Amino acid sequence: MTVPELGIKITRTKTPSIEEFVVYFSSMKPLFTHIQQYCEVSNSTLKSLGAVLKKEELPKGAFLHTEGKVCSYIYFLEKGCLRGFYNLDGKEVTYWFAFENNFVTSFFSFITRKPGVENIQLTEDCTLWSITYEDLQELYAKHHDMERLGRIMNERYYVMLEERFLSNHFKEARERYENLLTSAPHILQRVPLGYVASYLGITQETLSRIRSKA
Amino acid sequence: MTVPELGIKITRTKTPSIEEFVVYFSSMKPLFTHIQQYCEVSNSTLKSLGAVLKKEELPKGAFLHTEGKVCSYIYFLEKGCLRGFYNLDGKEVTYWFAFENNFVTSFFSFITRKPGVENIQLTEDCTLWSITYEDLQELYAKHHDMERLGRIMNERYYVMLEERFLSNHFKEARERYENLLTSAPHILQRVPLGYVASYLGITQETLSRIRSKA
DNA sequence: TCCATTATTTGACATATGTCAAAGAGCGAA
DNA sequence: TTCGCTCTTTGACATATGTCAAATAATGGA
Repeated sequence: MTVPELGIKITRTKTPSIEEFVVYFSSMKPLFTHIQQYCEVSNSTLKSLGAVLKKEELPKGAFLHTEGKVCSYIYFLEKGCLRGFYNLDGKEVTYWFAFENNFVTSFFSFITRKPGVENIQLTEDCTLWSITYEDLQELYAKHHDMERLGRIMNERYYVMLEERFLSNHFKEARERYENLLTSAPHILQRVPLGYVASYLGITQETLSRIRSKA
Repeated sequence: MTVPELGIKITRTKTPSIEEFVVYFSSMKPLFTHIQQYCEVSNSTLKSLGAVLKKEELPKGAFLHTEGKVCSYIYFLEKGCLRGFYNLDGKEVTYWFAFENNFVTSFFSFITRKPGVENIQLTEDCTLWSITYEDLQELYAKHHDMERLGRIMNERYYVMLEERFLSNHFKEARERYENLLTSAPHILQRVPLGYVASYLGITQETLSRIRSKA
């Protein structure tokens, strides 16, 4: 048996492989594949996960979360691009972006179960997979390997945030921009310069001047 | 039976309580008590944890970790105070402190298993509990509730880092200092001002001027 | 195509913070 | 106490970055 859409040939065995499971959850393949890079997750856990995932296709400009609310969803971003920002003195301050294969939520609010100041808005049309806070807690409780995945993803995201913290804290604007150019040039091609400026912690005018004197 | 040191009265039952376990691991009580605030951990897990914990009492000035090495330990700081710093252009840049009841490690190195640029140095005499990376992984693998504890602690520390990131990124030096004064005044009483300045991302001179114009 | 809107650049100037040097304060050891 | 060290403050000046305003460039819809 072959699944044309995926180009996967299926052979029935007692313990179904990850490839076989994607027959049932074929559209979740990008997510499942991504997960398995970090931690081995059993088929039964993937099955439970697949049962509570909800696919969402939203247009550019839509909001995943707005300030003042408790965030009850975490998302896997399969396709597209979005930003987290908050309002400061009437200005929108963008402080992170997410692209393909990123997990996305208003982290503070999702973890602490309190309302925050963050907004999450799509900067491109997106394909997302959502899971509720409650469903995630249930998966954590039922499946040790899901808990492990959560632990490992939290570690990864912590390390990334720490690197960014150090960069912003102790390097000059020009250096931060040049680091971004080499480490994540795709950001500059996909989002307006004004967003990138506040991501780098500087004004749009300063970023413009840095670019012109490059 | 009563343990005078702890003031705990013991009654033998089939399933020993946390109070009974502290008879065997009495000196680990601060750590166990702290842990239970975040997540319920079974006695059998605490027992496994206690079996691999090692108590360390080190003097002010000692190093827990130095740059260029892979960090293989995570510590629970029961008493004392220490700092994380790295060398930048011949200057020491302190970027975090830890006090009583904090978990401490060179996070980047501990997680990624790569050498980093971080140094960890005691700024007071300290009482610590150490556990190796390998022992921790084993505990994670054997005990779902230990994995859960790891997942939850990672979440907490992520949220704290995010708050600090936002504060440093988008607020002025004076405001950051004033926030520190209200949220963590103990820092200023326990570490030299020069350390606090680099923690706030400013020079010692600037911090001194902020204080004089308060 | 042209227009309206948004995104980006440029200019003039203000200000926060850094740098370097030196003076003053605090504090422990002999 | 006095000495020698470290910690903290102060001064003079340099520089990075912000602010506000305006000009220019890019973009998408009618």
